[in-house]
Amino acid sequence: MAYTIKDVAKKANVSIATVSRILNNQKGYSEQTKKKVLKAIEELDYHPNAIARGLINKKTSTIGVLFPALSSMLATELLAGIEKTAHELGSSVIVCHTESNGLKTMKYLQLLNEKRVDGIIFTSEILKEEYYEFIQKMNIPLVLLSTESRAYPVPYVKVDDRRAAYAAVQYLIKQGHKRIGMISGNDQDMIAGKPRIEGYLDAMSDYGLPADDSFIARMKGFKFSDGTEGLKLLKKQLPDVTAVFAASDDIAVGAISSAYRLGIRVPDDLSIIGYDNLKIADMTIPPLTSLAQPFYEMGEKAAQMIFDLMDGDELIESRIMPHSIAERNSVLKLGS
Amino acid sequence: MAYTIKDVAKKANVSIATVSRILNNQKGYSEQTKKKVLKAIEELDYHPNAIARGLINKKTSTIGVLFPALSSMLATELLAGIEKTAHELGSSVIVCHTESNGLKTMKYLQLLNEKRVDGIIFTSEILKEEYYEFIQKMNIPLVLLSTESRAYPVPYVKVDDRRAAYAAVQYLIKQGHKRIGMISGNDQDMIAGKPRIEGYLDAMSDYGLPADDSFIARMKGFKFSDGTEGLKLLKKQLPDVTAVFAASDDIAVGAISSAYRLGIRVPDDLSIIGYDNLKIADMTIPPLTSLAQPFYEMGEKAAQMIFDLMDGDELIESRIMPHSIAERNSVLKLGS
DNA sequence: TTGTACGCGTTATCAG
DNA sequence: CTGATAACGCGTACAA
Repeated sequence: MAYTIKDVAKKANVSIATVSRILNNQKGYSEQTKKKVLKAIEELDYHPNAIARGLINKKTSTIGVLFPALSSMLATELLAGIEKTAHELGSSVIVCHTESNGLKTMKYLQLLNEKRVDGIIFTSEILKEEYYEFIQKMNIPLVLLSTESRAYPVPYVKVDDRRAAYAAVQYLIKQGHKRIGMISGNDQDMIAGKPRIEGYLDAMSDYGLPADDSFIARMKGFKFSDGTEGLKLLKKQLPDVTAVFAASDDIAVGAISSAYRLGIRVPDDLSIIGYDNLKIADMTIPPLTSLAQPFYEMGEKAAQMIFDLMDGDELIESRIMPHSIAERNSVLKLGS
Repeated sequence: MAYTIKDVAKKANVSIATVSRILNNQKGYSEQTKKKVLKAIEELDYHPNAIARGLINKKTSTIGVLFPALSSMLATELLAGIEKTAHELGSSVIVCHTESNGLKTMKYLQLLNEKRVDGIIFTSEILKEEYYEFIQKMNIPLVLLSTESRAYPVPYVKVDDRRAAYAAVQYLIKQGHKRIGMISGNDQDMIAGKPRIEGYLDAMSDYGLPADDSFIARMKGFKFSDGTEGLKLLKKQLPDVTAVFAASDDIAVGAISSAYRLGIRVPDDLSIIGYDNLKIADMTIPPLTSLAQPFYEMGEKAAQMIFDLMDGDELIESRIMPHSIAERNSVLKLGS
């Protein structure tokens, strides 16, 4: 059995109160006794019990993070950022894999509640009413990451997808492209789907370029297979397309792969720009130009916000993170 | 403030003991009172405090997992498997990102100790003496995942790298290749480095094929850049190579990329087989044939073992997980 | 400067 | 079947 504060007290011939004081470096003891106690702690190899501490302090130094999918590069970059900041600030993070499943999500929320986590980061998904209500009752800080809520006043950290998409398309336009198509993810997705389509449309419209329904291949998801299918579809709908904006890197990579099979050279025959700038963007042939989301930093920021909220900073503002273009070689500059 | 068992007891006009019994569905109460209590619980929306429970039960239903790198597909597949099983068995998982840093690792171990986690899964790295000793003192189950220890009797879950490498090379041989090179990771790495080289050498030797130093490009790591550099090096050392065994998928992808730039066609001019079978293997051009490690299942198994150990199963045996070949299109079958 | 004693929310051991 | 009550390990008024 592990030693307790009592054992230390006994060994050092002091009361547990004194030991506690020294442990939490408060004041109220002589250097003398401090040394005595420290020595006892050392000798016993005593380590305070965070559980007992949590019970009395009503603070567990643990936060919960919910992911719809764990094994995606995106999630892990976020997680890495969260974990780093949390650890720096003395907290641990419990990961929860919801699979976008309502029941599972509620189960996790129950769990996190019983474990009395200090805060929750909810990522990459719509915050349903049920979730929100429950977390409200838990009465702990909540931050949305890589998602946002129109329905509830919850601070979030994300890029402005509409503007980011606009920027990506604008980049294509500035390279001289005019017939620009898009392979979009699920257009019912109000977070990552619709805004990116709107951004695309905004840009095309602003620059006086045509873009009707035949310019967009609306897929069901944001995966590699959506990219392979998407490109075929788009090519059928818009044979003279010279550049495509893919709503995710996975889609973009799928498109590149599909293009290769179709004998379409990238970027010579067709330019492609991705979205997310995952590690994979560096590994494709050609390396993929992509709209970069700063996932790691977003994770850091979200964790930071949780702690600010815990510290009572009443009104934390949401944070729109800056996007940028990671320029590589999948987009051809067209001569005028 | 959240309600406590006391509030429930009061509301239901029973003692906290009775409430506790019902909560933990033990016996010793009438259906009558059970209903009363359940109603009170419902009305108050009471949720037991896992911290208080942990204090008295000496069980936190939490395990800690240490990763040297979080944002790698490999780690996240492992994590996903661990998380799934842990959750099924009623536990949460705390992730720790050590960055292969001794000090950070010890700090995390301290933390996990203070948090009184029920067990620890240590992944993808050498278990140093310092770590082992500390965890020994913690006196909780420890399982090694995707690594093993020669120095200490700790159960592990991993594939047999030497045999797996052998299998990969054998596959190449069976496709008719004879001039087979290898791009290896760090040969000082006793877990993922050396055994794979040995497996390669074993296979070449068993089939009477030549394989001296010029057949191996020994790189520093297992990354994409090691693959790009590795291929160039190998091509210089062994100009007539027809197939290469890459010690990781990242290396393999780098090699493919490098080959492309060098005007070497894969698989027509050069066959490449990877190692790990990450998601990325599906996305390359051509899709990468790779030696598959069942990461997700390995994570599941490791978690399972932790719980078996917690349940007192004294001697848990290590588990060598089966590898396989994920056949895609990066290896050419040579005519006899 | 130091020690006593109570409480944090549970579970478990006794009596009744 | 039920209810006090003592732990669990620690922090902290309060007293000394």
